[in-house]
Amino acid sequence: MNEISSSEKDLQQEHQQYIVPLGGWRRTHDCGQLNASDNGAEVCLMGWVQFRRDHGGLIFIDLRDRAGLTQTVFSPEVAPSAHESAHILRSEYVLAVKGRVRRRPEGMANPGMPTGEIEVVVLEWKLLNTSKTPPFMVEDRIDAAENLRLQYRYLDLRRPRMASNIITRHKLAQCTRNYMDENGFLEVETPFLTRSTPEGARDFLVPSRLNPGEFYALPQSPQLFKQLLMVSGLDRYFQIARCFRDEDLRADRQPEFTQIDVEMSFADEELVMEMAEGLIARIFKDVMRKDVALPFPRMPYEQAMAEYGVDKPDTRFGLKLCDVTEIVRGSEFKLFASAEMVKAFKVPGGESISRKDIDGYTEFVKIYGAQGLAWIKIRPEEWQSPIAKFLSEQERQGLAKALDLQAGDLVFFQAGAPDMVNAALGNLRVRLGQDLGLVNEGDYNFLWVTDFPLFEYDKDENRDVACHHPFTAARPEDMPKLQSDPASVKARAYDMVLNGTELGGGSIRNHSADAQRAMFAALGFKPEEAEAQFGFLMQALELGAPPHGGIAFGLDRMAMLLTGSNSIRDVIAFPKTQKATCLLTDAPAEVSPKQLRELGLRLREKEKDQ
RNA sequence: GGAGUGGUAGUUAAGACGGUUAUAACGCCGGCCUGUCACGCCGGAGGCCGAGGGUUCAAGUCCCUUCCACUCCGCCA
Repeated sequence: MNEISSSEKDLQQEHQQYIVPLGGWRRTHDCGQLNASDNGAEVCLMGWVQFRRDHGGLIFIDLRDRAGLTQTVFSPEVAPSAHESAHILRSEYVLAVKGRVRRRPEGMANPGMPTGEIEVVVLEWKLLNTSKTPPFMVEDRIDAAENLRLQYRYLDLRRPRMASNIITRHKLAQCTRNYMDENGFLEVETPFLTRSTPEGARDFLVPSRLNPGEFYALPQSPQLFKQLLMVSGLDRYFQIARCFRDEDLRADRQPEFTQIDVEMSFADEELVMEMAEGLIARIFKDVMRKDVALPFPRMPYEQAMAEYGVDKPDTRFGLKLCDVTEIVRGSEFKLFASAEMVKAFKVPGGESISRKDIDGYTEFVKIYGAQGLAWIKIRPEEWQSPIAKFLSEQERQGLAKALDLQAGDLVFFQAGAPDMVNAALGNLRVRLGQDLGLVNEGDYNFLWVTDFPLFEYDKDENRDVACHHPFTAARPEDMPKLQSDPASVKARAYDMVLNGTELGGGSIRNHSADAQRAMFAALGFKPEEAEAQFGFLMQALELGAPPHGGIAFGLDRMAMLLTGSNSIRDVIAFPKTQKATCLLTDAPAEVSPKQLRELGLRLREKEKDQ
């Protein structure tokens, strides 16, 4: 091993003697833009060596930059000295070439390459830097392990796919800025160092050196500040805002993420939604060149939960859920008889789904707390099912009618607590939609989910918590029920959903201090607690707050959708691992005793100190 | 906090039934090659099988512990 690495090191080091300064050279083009119309032009390109094809005589180097690839040719006939020295070139060496664009000879064009009609005949070139052999090849088709990619993220980002993701993300942000600016929104920065608030996700805390024992929190969102900006009379605000939440990660969740954060004064739901739809349509037009039909359809939360089992329905396919609780109440099948809720959905023609697949789906729903998965195959002559023998004729007729059953259908059932039933069937429905190819990949089904409840019950805390956040206004007609019947109170909130993914959500806020106080009371805050935590907000609301509301979009998730990525990490330049570490910089890391002392912090004694 | 998948040359994977010297492809190094474009041909180097412990005459393979990455549940107003 020493031999190879030392000889490789020697080779690369030996080549370093050929490195020269730019010496005033400037690029005339990038590596993705030349075509047949540039034939004959003298150009200067700079980039990285993608492939070297050394024919002994001719040498072909594909030069790469973020824009693409251009084939360069080193020819002993055209430029003998340039050709002679080109033998040292290796993958990922950085070079500058000056040369002449020419059409490739007849039959030599590469139609698979945007620049495939031409090549650049090198007249003169400079080695700008060498490179060790990279730990993985800089190509889209290389499937390197994610930890390697993260450790060498700068190499990963050289891959065309990743570079294109970052470019798309930039376009998304830029297009947002243009649209917001055209519509009178001001981009305002809000603090990263702010105060911890009790509701919501876990905060990242920052110790204060000047105030020992006290902590800032990084913002989970700029919510309070943007409301204060409305009280300021700045009227329309937006920010492409970094947000922080110290919760566990997922494929679509990072501890720091970016929101397109928007707030508008003198606005009601309709105005905010109209503006938001305009933004999304603009983004799809500019970034995807796709027209989006406006306005988006709307669906009340209750309908979403009833028919799809989730609050972000994917409406690209059917398989809607059906509540059959009453039909099977008192059934001989004990699991159904006494269940709080029984729901079902049918898979048309699903009779051909194998027992093995059904077993797989049974395992799948157990993730969501289901004990099992009941099913029935509707055959012309009989109902084939482990539970068929328990079903009375009346129950069968009831089910057949409610689900409109035909021969060849397959029905899945789930019985139990509503949360579990909806989660299990709602997610199974999505899974089947994928497995059965019911999703047309070109479809973009936008949807507003509206009429959310204002509260949801938190079992652990044994109290109501805000469904959206505690500054969301209740529907005016529900205000009297805040104390008496909180479960029935609807929020002036709305979520934008695309193909089963929540793109964003928002609400109209309480702009009257009294309404906000009533909200805090309903959430179980004592007046003095509310005052201590949010006194500054209530005071602001008492000093001429206009009616206002807003919305926030997940920019990372949107970038994911626009680029067809499976993970949010693929649209973030430097993401964290699932344990929230950075493999590139090795953050987080221990700090010196001096730093801790200055912050007035002492770490718990480690037990391994022996 | 919990469930699952994976970790073997630089990379991606095969080997899993315990038994000679651990395979392959790509990459890397050397040689040949004037129309390639994932160039081609010939030759070569490269391994503590994630780490630690155990069982055994013998462990990449079996057992235990642990670390790392990923997916999911909980959590994420």
